Amino acid sequence: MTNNTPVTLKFLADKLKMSVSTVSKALNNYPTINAYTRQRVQEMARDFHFTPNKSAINLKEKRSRIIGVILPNLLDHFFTRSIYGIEQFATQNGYNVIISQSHDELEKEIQSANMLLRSRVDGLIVAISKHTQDFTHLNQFENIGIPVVYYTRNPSFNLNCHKVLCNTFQGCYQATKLLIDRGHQKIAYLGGPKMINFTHDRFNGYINALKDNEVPFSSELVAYTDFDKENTITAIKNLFVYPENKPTALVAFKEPILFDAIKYLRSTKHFKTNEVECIGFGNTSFISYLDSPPIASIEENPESVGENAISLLIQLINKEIDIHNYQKVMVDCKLIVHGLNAGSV
Amino acid sequence: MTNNTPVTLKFLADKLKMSVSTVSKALNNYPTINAYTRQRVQEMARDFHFTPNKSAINLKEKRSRIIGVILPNLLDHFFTRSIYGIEQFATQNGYNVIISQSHDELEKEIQSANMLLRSRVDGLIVAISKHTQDFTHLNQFENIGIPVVYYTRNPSFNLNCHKVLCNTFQGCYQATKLLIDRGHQKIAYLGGPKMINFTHDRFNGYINALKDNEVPFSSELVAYTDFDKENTITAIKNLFVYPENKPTALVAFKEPILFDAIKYLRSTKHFKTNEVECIGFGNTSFISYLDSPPIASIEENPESVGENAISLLIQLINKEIDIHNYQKVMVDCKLIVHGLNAGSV
DNA sequence: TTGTACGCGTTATCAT
DNA sequence: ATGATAACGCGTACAA
Repeated sequence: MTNNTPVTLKFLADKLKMSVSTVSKALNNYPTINAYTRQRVQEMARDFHFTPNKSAINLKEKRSRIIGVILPNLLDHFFTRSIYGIEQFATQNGYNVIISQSHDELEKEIQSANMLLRSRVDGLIVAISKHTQDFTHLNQFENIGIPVVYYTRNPSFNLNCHKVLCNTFQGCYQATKLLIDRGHQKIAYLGGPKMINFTHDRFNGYINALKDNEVPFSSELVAYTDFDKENTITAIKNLFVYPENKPTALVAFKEPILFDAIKYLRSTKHFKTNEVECIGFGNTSFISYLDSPPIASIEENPESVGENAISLLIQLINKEIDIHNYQKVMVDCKLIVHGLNAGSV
Repeated sequence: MTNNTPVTLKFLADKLKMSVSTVSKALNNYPTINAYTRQRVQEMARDFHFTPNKSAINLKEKRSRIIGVILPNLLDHFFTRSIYGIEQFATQNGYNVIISQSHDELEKEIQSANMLLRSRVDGLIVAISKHTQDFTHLNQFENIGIPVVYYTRNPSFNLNCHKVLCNTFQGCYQATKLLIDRGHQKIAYLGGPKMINFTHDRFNGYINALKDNEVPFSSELVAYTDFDKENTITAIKNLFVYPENKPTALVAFKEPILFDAIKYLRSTKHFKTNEVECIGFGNTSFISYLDSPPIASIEENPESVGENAISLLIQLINKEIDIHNYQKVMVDCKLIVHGLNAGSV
């Protein structure tokens, strides 16, 4: 049956003919409360399914025990995996998590930020949209003392902030190095959207691996795309347009994009002779189902990135780290080499 | 610079030498407020980045404008796509969404439910965990007048509840029918976890399509698995163990499972002659990268399921539908036929 | 050991 | 047109 009168402390107090404060203290196991009274109160609370009203508590305690998370997209496994790390650690520390998607749109990101600000989250973790260059909507938080940790997407234009990032430099370096070690000299690089926070570090990893191993760099071997399939194909076409400079290997900034690239290359027979060895960022479980899989994946350890972000955030909330003592945490990638049975080149 | 005193109505009122209620009314565009006063207040509010405290408003208004969503897993694209539908519609109607994962564990589901109850969400949308048979943690909501809509996972043991479900019966029927129309007589059925809310309807769709088209049913052609790869392979082995009764087609309850099945079948040469045509639930974008793809996919329209769930929920919140007038909404599946170029069998 | 009184930030009712 | 006051549900300092 639906009971209309809400079960509040006052409601219980009336039932028990006690004061509200006694009920409150009994439920919170205050030592000064008589054991018998406490028991009676707790039984009554259970019987009536008393549930403390979080809004009232937030108002009183001036904190919500809620962590806000803004990220571009839940369809990207990187982010859903990172949430796993965030949730684990948050729950362990008595925090709940509100997730909000920006769909990589600045306007949605601003809305999400304002919503979370009104909700007075105790801290914010954010992977900025690809269009975010102005940070006023996010700076609001720090202005009123709510710590913000930027993760995954590097807010290059925002110097004074806490960051937790994948070490994509190192990941891309290792991938390129592996290809070099396997004898490749013409290694193409397929980068992401030309925003500095996407491709800069990866590209540097690529370049440095080439340099350190004395493999000549050619700008003809570099192309950029976004998450759109058509653009990927155009980019790939450009990479393979010079017969005398045809790549024998490829590093791509994200696996779904790489799959489009591979599919296209196969349609043009490049793979029929295993001509191109590929590596991308991601390590999708899906790879095991492919007939021409990448030879390796750059695992970005999203769970660990999430965990580092929330761990830092909670230290900031607890003032174990001063909010203006800006931290930068890098989480290493791990190169996962898949079955190299083909032994191609 | 970090400003320590929180910007509240009182703070603004003091600055402006006005009363709190005037400030409140000015910010909410009360018609009785003088235009000039209103302007002064709003400017001051903007200058100090006043942000209303949602906890205080919730407490006052006895509602949170938050919808809670409990679902098993964000790694499953069905659910992340359904969230898209939920978010869209929720935002349009002035609601925010809190998502909580149960990881298909009852204990986590109970924790999530309690958290959302404390947060006094205005409504709950839930896809129950595969272990949920007792509903007390969810019934709590209706007991205090908060409507609950069950979606995707059918709570068979809970008769009096609002449901929004995929019409998997129809989806599975159509898939089976397509295979029959393509000449198959030995169509295997690979079902999901043997919980009634997973496979019952699908299996009935399969059976009914066979019956309606006078294709004989054989229990040797039915096997069950869960989301574990080993179990899937065992199940598939059992289906193909009788040489005289070997399936030429397969309907599977979920695509990732189907991919494992296909991979195994290919390893045993069953696909070398295109012996088995497959269909699964899901319609993953990934299919386009497979060399031996399913011939069709049963698209469950998760966005539409999500939209129907929240649309119903908001009607319940607004009391346009009585909370005890239990609704059941079925969302049809759509059979997506992929390139049938192979023309096998 | 228990009760009284106040305040958290906001809105709404009733005076002025 | 504006202000004073009460109320939402809870926790706590202080009084009894």
